[in-house]
Amino acid sequence: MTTVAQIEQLVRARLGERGLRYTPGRRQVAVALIRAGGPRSPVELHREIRAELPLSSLYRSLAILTGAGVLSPHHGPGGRTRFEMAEWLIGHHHHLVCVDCGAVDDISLSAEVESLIEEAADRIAGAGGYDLTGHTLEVEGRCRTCAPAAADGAPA
Amino acid sequence: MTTVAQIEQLVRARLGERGLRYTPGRRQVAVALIRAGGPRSPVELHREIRAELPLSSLYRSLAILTGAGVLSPHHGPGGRTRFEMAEWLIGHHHHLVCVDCGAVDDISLSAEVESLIEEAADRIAGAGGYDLTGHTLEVEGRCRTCAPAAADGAPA
DNA sequence: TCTATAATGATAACCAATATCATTAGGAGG
DNA sequence: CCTCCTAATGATATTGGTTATCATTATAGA
Repeated sequence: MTTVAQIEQLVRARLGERGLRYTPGRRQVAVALIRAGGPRSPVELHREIRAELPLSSLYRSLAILTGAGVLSPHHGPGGRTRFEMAEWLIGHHHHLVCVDCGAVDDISLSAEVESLIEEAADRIAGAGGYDLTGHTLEVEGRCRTCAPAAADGAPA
Repeated sequence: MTTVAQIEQLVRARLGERGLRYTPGRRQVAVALIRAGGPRSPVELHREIRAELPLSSLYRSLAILTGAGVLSPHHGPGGRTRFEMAEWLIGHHHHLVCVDCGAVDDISLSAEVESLIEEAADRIAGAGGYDLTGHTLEVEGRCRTCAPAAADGAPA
């Protein structure tokens, strides 16, 4: 199992390659996201990080880390973007998403299903003329908090 | 194969159930989306629809139709939301997404892969305490337009 | 230590999306 | 056909997440 410190080392190296520094502010963001079990929004991170990290700096850190390939963005309801560590740092995974509030948890698939999906993604990207970068299965539903507040759906 | 008129009939019925009307403005939106091969943003739709449909009305039509379960939202880069006909109207499918510009095409999987994913989604939602509403495989890559403009990625 | 460059933080600007509100249109009943 | 009630429209103002600006501070390298 990979430790937080090991991942941080990779992040620091990656930033170094690009003439970027692994500063305390960026470190707070990275550590919080390494510890998180799924994508987090800027506001969620701001709450989570006790320190007085200004929102403007937080947003910039997220942009810098994303540009360096350290973070991956995840776009959810309400125009909110959530960020998580890129897969080369924390491993391949998928998402369980609440269609109402946008909460996201990381999930994994069996090797069998995973390899079938991988093949399919390869074929599909090629056919569409896309340069494949990855794939995610988004399992969509309503979380325990949002489920009671909803009523209508689609008929069979 | 389902025709545009048949889908429109279902939309009209659905709206009627809720005391909502299938007006010319809403019809323009619906028809444009039925004809589209994937999710479309409000601005894209506005361009596509020749008529002088004001953006405020367009946005409201999208909200109404989404609330009625006729449309499904898809959240992409840049805080842009794209809409498409709900699956009960145009069938289950997946998405090929450009991670840069957010363009989306509809794609399909083999019945074999599809059923395996369905099982997995069921199991995962249950384990997470989620009320399952669906699932989408997002095949991510860079489209022909965006691919040339990019350089870096993640090392193996 | 000195210097060049990156990073920070406060603030202003941006833009997709939503809310407001007065006006217009449409369906049901008389 | 007329009236009434409610839905829909369209112009406009507002919200809220995000990005840009810019002067100041901190850091790595010479």
